[in-house]
Amino acid sequence: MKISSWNVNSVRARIKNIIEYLKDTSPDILMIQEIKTEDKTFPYEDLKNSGYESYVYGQKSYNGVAFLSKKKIDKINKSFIKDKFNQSRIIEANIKNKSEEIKLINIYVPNGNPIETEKYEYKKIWLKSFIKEVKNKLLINKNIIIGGDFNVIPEEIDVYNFKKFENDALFKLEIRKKFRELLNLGFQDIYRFLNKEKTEYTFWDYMAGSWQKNYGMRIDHFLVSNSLLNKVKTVNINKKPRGKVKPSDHTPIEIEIN
DNA sequence: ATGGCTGAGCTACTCAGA
Repeated sequence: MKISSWNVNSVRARIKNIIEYLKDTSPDILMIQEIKTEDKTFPYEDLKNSGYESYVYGQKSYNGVAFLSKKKIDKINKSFIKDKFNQSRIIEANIKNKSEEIKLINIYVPNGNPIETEKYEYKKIWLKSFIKEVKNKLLINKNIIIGGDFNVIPEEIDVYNFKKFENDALFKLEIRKKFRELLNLGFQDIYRFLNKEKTEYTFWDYMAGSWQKNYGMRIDHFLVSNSLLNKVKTVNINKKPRGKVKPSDHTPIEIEIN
């Protein structure tokens, strides 16, 4: 079974690239983030024509997450975090891999920049709530895969120049500690688990030729619960979509599980 | 040190992104 995750930076602006990606790689499930549209304006039909059912938690202009799936998926939940901000950042589903039930959580973590603003505070509170909820979910089902745009650079190796990012909301030590706290519940950052030394990125800024210069960062991740580690066959960062015309600034991360 | 690019909503420009 192939599962991919991609921050598409607007599902409507990206629909052509998304359809090409689905044709090229044929994932069973594609988790997308930053769809930047409401449910009612989501391009369900285009994706249906490519063989995918859409499960959408949209929002006008900002945020928004969705599952695109070849097969029907169960127990869709859009109320993972309840707060006054009401941002569409998490959608979860149950999937069946052979006879095993896996909880799949698709997230778009707040960016948090600039620091010293309420945006940064929100990121910290959001992560705290998220960790607490995941802890509860593990008690019900230990098989969990969390994928998405975490807006966290886990380690120095994961960004082109870590010195530049020490006071950035993506790399500040207290944010990376939150990420480790999540891992310590019983997950592995599966890309790093299977590639101990490799430097690859999932995001390159649109500005100042970052893509051409490979000034990128690894902020899109799959966290796989320890119970599922031996089922993961491959993990791959697919750079092809980032090099296309009218690309998203992120590129997909893909996993294959037995 | 700064700005640079893109998308949404809307039609002038701001907000947000990372």
